[in-house]
Amino acid sequence: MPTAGGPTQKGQCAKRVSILDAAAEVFCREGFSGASIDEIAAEACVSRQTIYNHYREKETLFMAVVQDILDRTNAALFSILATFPKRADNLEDDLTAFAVRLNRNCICNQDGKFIQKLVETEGERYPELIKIWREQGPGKIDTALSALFARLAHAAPLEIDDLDLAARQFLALIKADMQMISLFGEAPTEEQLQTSARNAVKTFLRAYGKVKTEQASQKAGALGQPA
Amino acid sequence: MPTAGGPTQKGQCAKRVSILDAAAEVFCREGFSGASIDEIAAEACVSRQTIYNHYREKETLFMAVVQDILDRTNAALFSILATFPKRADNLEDDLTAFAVRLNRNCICNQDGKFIQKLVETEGERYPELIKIWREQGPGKIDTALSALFARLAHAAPLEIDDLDLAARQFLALIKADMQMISLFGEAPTEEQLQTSARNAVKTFLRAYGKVKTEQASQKAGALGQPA
DNA sequence: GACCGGTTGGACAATAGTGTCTAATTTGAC
DNA sequence: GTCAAATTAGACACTATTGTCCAACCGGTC
Repeated sequence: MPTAGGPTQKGQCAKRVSILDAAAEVFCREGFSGASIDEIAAEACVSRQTIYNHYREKETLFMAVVQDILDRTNAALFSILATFPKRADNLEDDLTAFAVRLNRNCICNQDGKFIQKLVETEGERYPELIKIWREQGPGKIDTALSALFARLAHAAPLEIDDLDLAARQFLALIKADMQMISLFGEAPTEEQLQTSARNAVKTFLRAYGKVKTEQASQKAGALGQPA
Repeated sequence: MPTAGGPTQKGQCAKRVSILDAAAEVFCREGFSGASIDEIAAEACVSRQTIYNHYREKETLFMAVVQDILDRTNAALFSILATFPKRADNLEDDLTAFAVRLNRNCICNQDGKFIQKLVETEGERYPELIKIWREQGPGKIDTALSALFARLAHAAPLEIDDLDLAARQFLALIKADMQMISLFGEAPTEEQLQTSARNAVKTFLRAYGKVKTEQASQKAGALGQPA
């Protein structure tokens, strides 16, 4: 028996989760200054005092929310990076599926939008926010992708001079349509995710593919490519 | 004589400008809720009452700031779009120079960052913000670029199936490096602007160029492209 | 049933911000 | 110098928010 008497730890934990979720929601909607503890308490169906019991002050709560979301995002990111394609066959399909997963579970989902918004709005005032974002969050996607492309370039007909640059451009293309869509608040549909990722990967492979696809070479041939 | 007596309209105008500049600064740094009128007044070297004389309430001031910056950005955007390359010779250089201008004077400058931040943070609460952003601001770059690429594709060896997509991807590539850089608060150096734009344009042209550059065809040939 | 930690609602002081009002002051045109 | 509009500093009422304190109150565990 861990601690004798009182409500179970499961109850406490449930409260904590409830508070963190509500706080994330409100902080994201209203920003740090605009969010009030009362509003968070109401949304979490919890008394204000309970929040102050768990988190000493507003800033503590804020940091806990950020850390919580970064942990989740980090876990998702880790598992998704493990699915980066390693072989050349079906490269377009595999890369597209990878891009869809990245967008759906890391970048365009609730957590991803929250973190991005936070870094952008509160980054100036909480520099350590940017620090932990770079170390634990989506900030490290770039370098991770860079390494994965390096490995892939050995197995697949890719010609990549600057791996870091390619990784950044891959990400930029992946996110190109998404920011537009998610401005309207709603999450992108599965179909939007698919076509957007496919478009991005097609362009990326046209730019970095060593060997042209059959269609492309046919096109190029028909249009009179220099011998 | 417009109005007799009293401080000149030039004086009034100077105050207005001073207030708008300071308000933009503070709103951008603190967000709408976090910004206080007193802080803005101090930064503008103006009494609080003067602000209330010019702008009835905080929200009025906020909207005036947004409108002011959108006007400036719009003018800059208009004049830059007019410099979009029309001929095929020196396409890479011309597109690169265009991209640099776009980034330097519309997207990465103070105004551009402000508007982007604003739309992202206050867009949910002020939907009309998104509306005027789409109608008067950078939100319309996409469609404008799409039309320009359509025209360019007639004169240059570009093969663009989906013009809107190409425009979005061009912008995404253009901005790929910038967001990273401007997260740190400081404006990108001229050198960063140049290399970033050149990288983006190179990739874009590799993806959408009908005719390969000599280097590229040599490379492709040397590496055994299918006949 | 009694205990005990966590929870609740409400009262509370302290602080900060908005928007108004006023009297004194500055500014530039005449 | 005079005048009128604009500006200023400060006081002010009002509201919202943070963070604390406390008595009452659950809900398991013994």
